[in-house]
Amino acid sequence: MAIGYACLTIGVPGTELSRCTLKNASEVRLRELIIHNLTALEAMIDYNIKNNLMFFRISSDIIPFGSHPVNQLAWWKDYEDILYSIGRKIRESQMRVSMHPGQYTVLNSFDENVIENAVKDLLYHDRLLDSLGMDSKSKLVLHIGGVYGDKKKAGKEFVNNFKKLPNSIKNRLILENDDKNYTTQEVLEIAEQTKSPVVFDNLHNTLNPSLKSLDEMEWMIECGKTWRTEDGKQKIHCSQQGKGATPGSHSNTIWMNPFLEFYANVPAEADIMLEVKDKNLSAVKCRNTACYNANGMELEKEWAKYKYYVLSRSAALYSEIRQLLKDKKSPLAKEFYEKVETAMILSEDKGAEVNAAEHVWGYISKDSSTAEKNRFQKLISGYKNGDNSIVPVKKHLLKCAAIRKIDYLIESYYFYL
DNA sequence: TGACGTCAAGATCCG
DNA sequence: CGGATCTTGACGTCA
Repeated sequence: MAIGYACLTIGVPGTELSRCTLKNASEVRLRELIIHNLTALEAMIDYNIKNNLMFFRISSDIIPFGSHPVNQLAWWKDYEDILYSIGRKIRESQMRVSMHPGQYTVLNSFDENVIENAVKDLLYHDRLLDSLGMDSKSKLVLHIGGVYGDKKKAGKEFVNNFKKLPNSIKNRLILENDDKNYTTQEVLEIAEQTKSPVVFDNLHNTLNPSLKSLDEMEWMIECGKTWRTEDGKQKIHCSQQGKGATPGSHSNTIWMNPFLEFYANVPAEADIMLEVKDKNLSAVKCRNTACYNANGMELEKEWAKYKYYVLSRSAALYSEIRQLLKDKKSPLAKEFYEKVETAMILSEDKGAEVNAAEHVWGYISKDSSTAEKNRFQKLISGYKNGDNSIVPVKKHLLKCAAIRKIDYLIESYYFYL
């Protein structure tokens, strides 16, 4: 059982991905981007190892235009060594990685060109995993695709096109229920014909329920039966509906208590991929509360990253959590994260924001230049009287912290939440 | 024709 | 001119 996150790492310098538009995709630019993104990927892998996050989805954007004719580079050869050394870290740590071509990779289209592009895109993803030296337990998640007015027929088209794929892709593909078209039940029927494992997605299953009425646990068991030894552990997607957002959009964080209820029904062996905006933050939180009760030392590490964020929401909560962590013998991971989540749902409090900003500024002010001082004062008073939001204040503080290489501040979630 | 989703690039605006 | 903020891009389907 591992809990993972997708594509991006928050609050870790050096993990930012870059890209370009089609018209700027020169060979030189593409090479720069590939080097940059592989370096970022390695930083994400390092972070995962250091933080014992052993399940991870690699972003499709690592190789820009990876399946587009504008990119004619033999990147898998030119960057073989970097790819291999990243892959070695993944294997030696026994991390499981996967990829997920997006909603625009449609294998069952009635348009020949779209199918052709989908196959190219699958080849790109497969090749990246191969280049890292991953085996077929490193999966490619795919949706069935469009309906085109006749779902049965479109499902058959998917199976037909699947059969034409190279074996290495067939062995990697796993099929996921989606939020609008193909239900868990329908995906299971298609997967039976392609002999593919099925990924259960809880939010999609809620938004687009099957005809047959099974509960979440029963569907997860049904999907579990499609996973063979050579596929590795069953994979499950977990996300929560963003409050006040359009149906299907992901929440800012995985709320702990609903997650724990969901987790109780997840088959013991399954790996859970979280789809959530705060990425690694939720993965750590869910791991620390669901898989085991994190000890005081681990919570102190988390607190170091959350503290200025919490302070920026509420000084009272800040004090409460500090008090909570003083008693390190009793189990308190859930209480800790419950309070952090309380901070997240508070509405903006200008007094608290100013207090936190000034607190952070305290680490910088001692050796700050006049220009830095003036800018901080200007932005803070601008925030107080409504000329600007807190965002530029935080940006300025982060910049000052980065210049001084104050890791303790740079890694604070205060700047990223 | 635009919404959908993603998130950095690119463009524009502002002092 | 630098920095903040707003808009575009690239993909395919569906209303």
